[in-house]
Amino acid sequence: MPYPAQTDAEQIRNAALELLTASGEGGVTIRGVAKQLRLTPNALYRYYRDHDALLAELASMGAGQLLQQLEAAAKTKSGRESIYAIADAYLAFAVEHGALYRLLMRKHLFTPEQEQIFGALWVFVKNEVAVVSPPQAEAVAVSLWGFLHGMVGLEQADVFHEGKPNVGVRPGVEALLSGFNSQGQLR
Amino acid sequence: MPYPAQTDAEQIRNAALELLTASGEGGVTIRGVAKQLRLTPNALYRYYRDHDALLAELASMGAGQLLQQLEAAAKTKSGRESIYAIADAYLAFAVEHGALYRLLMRKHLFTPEQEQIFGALWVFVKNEVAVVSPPQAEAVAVSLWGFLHGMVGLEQADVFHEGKPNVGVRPGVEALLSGFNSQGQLR
DNA sequence: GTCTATATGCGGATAGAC
DNA sequence: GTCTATCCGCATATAGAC
Repeated sequence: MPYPAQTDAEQIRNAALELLTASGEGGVTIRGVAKQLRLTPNALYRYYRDHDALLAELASMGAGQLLQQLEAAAKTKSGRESIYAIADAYLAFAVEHGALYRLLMRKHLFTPEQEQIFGALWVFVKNEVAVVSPPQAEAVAVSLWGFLHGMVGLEQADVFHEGKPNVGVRPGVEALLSGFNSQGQLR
Repeated sequence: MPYPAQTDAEQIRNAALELLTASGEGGVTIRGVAKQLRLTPNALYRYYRDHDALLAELASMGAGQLLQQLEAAAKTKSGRESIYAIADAYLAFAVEHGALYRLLMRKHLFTPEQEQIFGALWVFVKNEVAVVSPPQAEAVAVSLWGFLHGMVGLEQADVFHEGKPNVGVRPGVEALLSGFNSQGQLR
C-alpha cells in the first residue's frame, strides 16, 4: 500500500472531541479536525460519511458516557439516596462537558441504531425511580429528567450569574419525590 | 432626500421574526431579511449595528412577550391555581414560539439594558411563588423555572416521540409545590 | 488512504456613488 | 437612506492523481 493509514475513526473522534470541548459545537469542522491531525480535510471522509455523521458519533458516545456515570453513581447508594446521587452525577456531567451534553441531547442527529442509547437512558432512570416511587414511576421519572435538564439549561445560560440564588438541585429533587409520593398516598 | 426611507426598525424586526419562525435561528440572516423586504443587505445596517444586534432585538422582544403572557395568565387565577396557569402559559409560549424561546433564553446576547427584562421575569415568578410558598420562595421559584425550562427542552428535543409518556407539566408542578411546602412545615 | 485542486455555496461587513 | 460592487472568510464536499 503506497498510503498506509495515518489515522482511524477513534483518533478523529478524539480530535473532534477536543475541539468540541475547546470551542463548542461550532468549533467542530472537518477542516479543523483535519488540521489538528495534520491531515487534509479529505482524509476524514474515509471514516465518516459527512459532517453530521461525525457530530452524531460524538453525541452517541457522550450519551453512553452519561449513562455509564449515572449507573456508577446509582451503585454507591440505595433508596432515595440513589436518586440524589444520580441527580448529582447528571448535573456534574453536564457542567463538566457542557458542549457535549448539549450535543447528546439533540436526538435528531442520531441514527436509529445510535438512538437506542436514549432508550437505555430512559429505562435506567425509570427503573431507578420505580424503586422509590412505584405507583407512578413514569410520571416521576419524566419530571425528574425535565427538572435536571432544565437546571442544566439555566446554569449554562448563565441565568443565575448575579443577584439570583443558586440553591443547587438537591432541594428540587427532594421536593419532587416527596410531592409525588404524598400525592400517591392521597389517592 | 433622494432616498426616502423604505423601511424601519420595526419592519426589519418583523421580517426577521418571520424567518425565525419559519427556519429557526439559522434562517435569520442579514441577506435573508433584506431579500424579504426587497432591499439590499446593506440597507439594514442603518437600523441595526450588526447581525447580533438584530438577534438580540428579537430575543428581548420575545422575553417581553413571554412576561406579558405570564402576567396575563396569573391574573385569571389566585393561589396555587395561579402558579398552574403560569406554568401552562410558559409551556404554551415555548411550544408556539420554539425558536424564539430558545433565542430569548440566550442571555448572553442581551445588552445590559435588554438584560433587565430577565430580571423582571425573575422577580415576577418569585413574587407569584411567594404567595403560595413564602418561606423559601426563591428556592421554589428556581426549581419551578428549571423544571419548566427542562420540560420545554425535552419536548423540543423530541425525547418523548414514541413509547415514552408525555404526562404534561401539571403533575410535576403540583409535586414541586407540595414537596417544598411539606419540607417547610417539617422544619 | 491520502493527496492536490477545485467547485460551490453561505454568510458578514465595508467603501463609495447617488 | 439605499444602492452597486466588492472583499473576505468560513465551510462542505467531490474529482482524480499517486
